[in-house]
Amino acid sequence: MKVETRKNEIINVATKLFKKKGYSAVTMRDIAKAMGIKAASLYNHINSKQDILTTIIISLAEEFTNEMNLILNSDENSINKLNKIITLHVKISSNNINGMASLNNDWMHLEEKLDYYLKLRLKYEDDFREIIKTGIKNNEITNSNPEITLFSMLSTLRSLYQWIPKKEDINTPELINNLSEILINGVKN
Amino acid sequence: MKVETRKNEIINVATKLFKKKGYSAVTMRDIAKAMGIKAASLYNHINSKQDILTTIIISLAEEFTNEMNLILNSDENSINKLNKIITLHVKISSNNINGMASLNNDWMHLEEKLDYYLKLRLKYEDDFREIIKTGIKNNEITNSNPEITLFSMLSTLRSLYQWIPKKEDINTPELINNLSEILINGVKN
DNA sequence: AATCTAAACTAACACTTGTTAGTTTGTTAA
DNA sequence: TTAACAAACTAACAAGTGTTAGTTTAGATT
Repeated sequence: MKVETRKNEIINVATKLFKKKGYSAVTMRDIAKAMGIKAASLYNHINSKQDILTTIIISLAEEFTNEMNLILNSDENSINKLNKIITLHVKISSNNINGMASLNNDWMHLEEKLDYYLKLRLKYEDDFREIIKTGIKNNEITNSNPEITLFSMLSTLRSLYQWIPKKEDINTPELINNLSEILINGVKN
Repeated sequence: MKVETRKNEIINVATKLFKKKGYSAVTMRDIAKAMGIKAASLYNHINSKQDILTTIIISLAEEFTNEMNLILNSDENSINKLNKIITLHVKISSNNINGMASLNNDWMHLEEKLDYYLKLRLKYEDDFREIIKTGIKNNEITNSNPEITLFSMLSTLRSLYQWIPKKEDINTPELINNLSEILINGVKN
């Protein structure tokens, strides 16, 4: 299913460059040079620069949305749901290190699809918040400000793409365990 | 001491635009328009676009560096040092919401000062890591992977600038307390 | 009245930007 | 052999880029 078409190659190269310098600082000539071709040749395969960004971001956003729905409908307590969310972020981030950078840093450069993206993100945060609130109600989760709990977890999970590539010595299950330990149980002995 | 010179006005306006769209996507004509003047007029006050970015980022990075030195040399246990770091981030982020966006997202567009910035950041992370390791040695801090503990705390603290402006109903001391509670003690009841 | 100065202006520069049009090349299918 | 196609090319475009040079304006200082 994951055929390496020329179009996919271009998107992958672009994604890597977007991570390094950000969408606005990357030119079509940069992408072409990294492919070993001329800028005009890119347009045999892609429609526009904006289209590349949209493809990268929307596919990731929809993946998060779909998985969050599964977690919401799963028959687990709140702590286990949080652990599933941690796993979800580690998995998607590991498999899309470069794309996650665009999702986090360049979503504001979306044009036609900006509203759709914002809708998905808002829904994701609402679902996450509801899990925390339910956990507090059920005495599973500390009764601090749920907004700050949400923010703290989400900040860490959204930054994973920056750290995973630097720590190649740590494997996925270990990362999930450690993250779960720290986010859920805290730092103090 | 904080005189509102024309130069400072320009830097403030630029900082706000940089937060919204990123350094590369903001043009000198954007900044000029927001000031109600022509782009060429900006150059009566500033040397270059690059100079604006450098001013924003380096002053913040040096502020973090200086405060970290005070914390390192303070006579406190490790948990209290972590709390001081949390306070530091909340304070600087609150007072420089827009600048913190550039520090986090546009540091790679620094030119001459890039190496200097990277040196400061590396030192900051090393100092932070040492505090965590000492805390583990003294049995104050959970013996998980210190790299993940560092990453988790730093991710949350570096994202503060995104959340503080949305939560105007929460005051600084309350934010510090809640953050400290969640980061140090975790989420679980 | 003459001078200085801060801060704006117009006009232009050399270069870069995303993108289009039309063409060429080499490989595969009929 | 011929036709079709994927994928590259050259050339060019209109608009936008950061920045410089030189000038004008108006208020403050001598």
